[in-house]
Amino acid sequence: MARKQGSHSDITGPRVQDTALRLIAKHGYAAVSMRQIAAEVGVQVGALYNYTADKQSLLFDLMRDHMANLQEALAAEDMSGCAMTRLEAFTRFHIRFHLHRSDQVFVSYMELRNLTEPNFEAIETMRRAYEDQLETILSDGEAEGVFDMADTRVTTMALIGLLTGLSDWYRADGRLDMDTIEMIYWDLVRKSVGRYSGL
Amino acid sequence: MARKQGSHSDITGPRVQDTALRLIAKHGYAAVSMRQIAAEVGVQVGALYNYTADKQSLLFDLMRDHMANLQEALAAEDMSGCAMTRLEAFTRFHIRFHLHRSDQVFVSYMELRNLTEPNFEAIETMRRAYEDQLETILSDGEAEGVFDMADTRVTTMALIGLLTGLSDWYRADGRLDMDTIEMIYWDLVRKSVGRYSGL
DNA sequence: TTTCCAAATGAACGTTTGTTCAGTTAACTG
DNA sequence: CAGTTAACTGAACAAACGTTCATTTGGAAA
Repeated sequence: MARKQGSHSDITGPRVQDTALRLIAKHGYAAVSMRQIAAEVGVQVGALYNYTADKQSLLFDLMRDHMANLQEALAAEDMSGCAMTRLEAFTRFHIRFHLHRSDQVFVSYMELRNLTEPNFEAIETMRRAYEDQLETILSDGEAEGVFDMADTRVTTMALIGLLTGLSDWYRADGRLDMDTIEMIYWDLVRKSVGRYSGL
Repeated sequence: MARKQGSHSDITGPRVQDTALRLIAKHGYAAVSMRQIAAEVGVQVGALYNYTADKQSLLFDLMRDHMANLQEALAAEDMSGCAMTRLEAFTRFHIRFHLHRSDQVFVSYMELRNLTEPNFEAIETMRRAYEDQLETILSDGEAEGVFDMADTRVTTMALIGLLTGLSDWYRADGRLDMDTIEMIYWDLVRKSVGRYSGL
C-alpha cells in the first residue's frame, strides 16, 4: 500500500519536519528515534529517508530554518530611528518572534551539542550575526550618549540571555498576556542600559 | 582481576559521578552510554551498578546534589541587610556559585526533560525554593520603596534568566575576569529594578 | 595461613538504534 | 487503457543500548 490519494510528498515532507520539531523539543534529539517520528507522521520508518538524508540533517535543517527565519524577520523590521527606538524595536521583536516559536527556540538552544562540527559552526555563525545586530544598537546608543554600559559585548550577551530566558517560563495560558510581558521586559531592558540617575 | 590495590569504592564512586557529570554536560544524558562512562572511569560497565541503581538515578543524583549544594551555599550567605544589600549579595552569590560549576548548571537546566515525573517534581521544588528567595528580596525592596517593578514574579524570572544566561557564554579564559563580570551584571540588575529617574 | 567479602570482570540477555533496499502500490502521463 | 514513476512498505542489517549475574580477584581479618 502506498499513496492512498494524490501526491503526498508536499504533505508528508512538512509533516516530518513539524513532527520532528515537536518531538525533539519535548524529549531531546538523542531520545527521539526515527521510528517514533515515523509513527507520529503515520508512515514506516523507511519513508522518512525520502525527506532527509539522515537524522543529523533533520536536526540541522530545523535549526538552520529557524535561524534563517529569525534573520529574515528581523530584516523586515523598521530599524531607522535612533538607538533607543531601535533597541525597543529589537526587544519587542525578539520577544514576539520567540514566544510564537517556543519549540524552535528550545531546540535551537538545547541541541547545539548534537550537531556535527561543521553544522555547529554554521548555526553559530548565524546566531552571532543576530547578536551582532543588538551589539550595534548598543554601541550606537553609547555613542549617542543615551546608553551607559560598563561593557558593550557583555551587555549584549546579558540582554540576549534576559530575553531568551523568557521562553523558559512563559506559558500562553499563564497569568499575563504577551503584550504585558513585552512591556515589562522592555521596561527592564530600557532601565538596565539607560543612563542611571536613580536612587 | 579485581581490586588491584586497596579498597576502591571510595575512589571509584566519586569518579563515576564526576565522569558522568562531565560527559552528560558535553553530550547530553541520552547521548551518553553507561559503557562510555565506564570506559572513562576505567572499569567495566557492570561495575557502575555498584554505585548507582540505574542510569536515571545517576542523573537525578547529580541534579539533586547540585540543587542541595546551591540551597546550602545560599543559606550560608549573609542576608541580614536591607533589600538592596541583599539583592547585591544574591546577585554576586549566584554568579560566583554558577560560574564555578558550569557543568552542573548545564546539566541541571538541560536535562530536566530526561527525568522521570517524580524526579522532575523533586528538582522543580528545589529550584522553585531558590527562585522564591529572590522574589522575597524583590518584594521587600518594593515595600521599602527602593525597587520599582511592573511585576515582581516576572521580574524574578527575568533576573534568574539574566543571571543564569551568563553560563551560556562565560569562558574562564575569556577577555574579562569573573570579578569584572560580577560587577557588570550587578550594575545591570541594580539599574533594571531600581527606581527609574534617568533619561 | 585460612577465611571472608568488597569490588570488579566478562559475558550474556532482549531491545532498540539508524540506515538500506528490493519490492509494492496507486496516482499521473500519454 | 497501458506505462511510468513518485511514494511508501516491510524486512533486514550490524551495532549499540541498559541491565543482570555467576565468577574471579586480592586485600583485610581471623
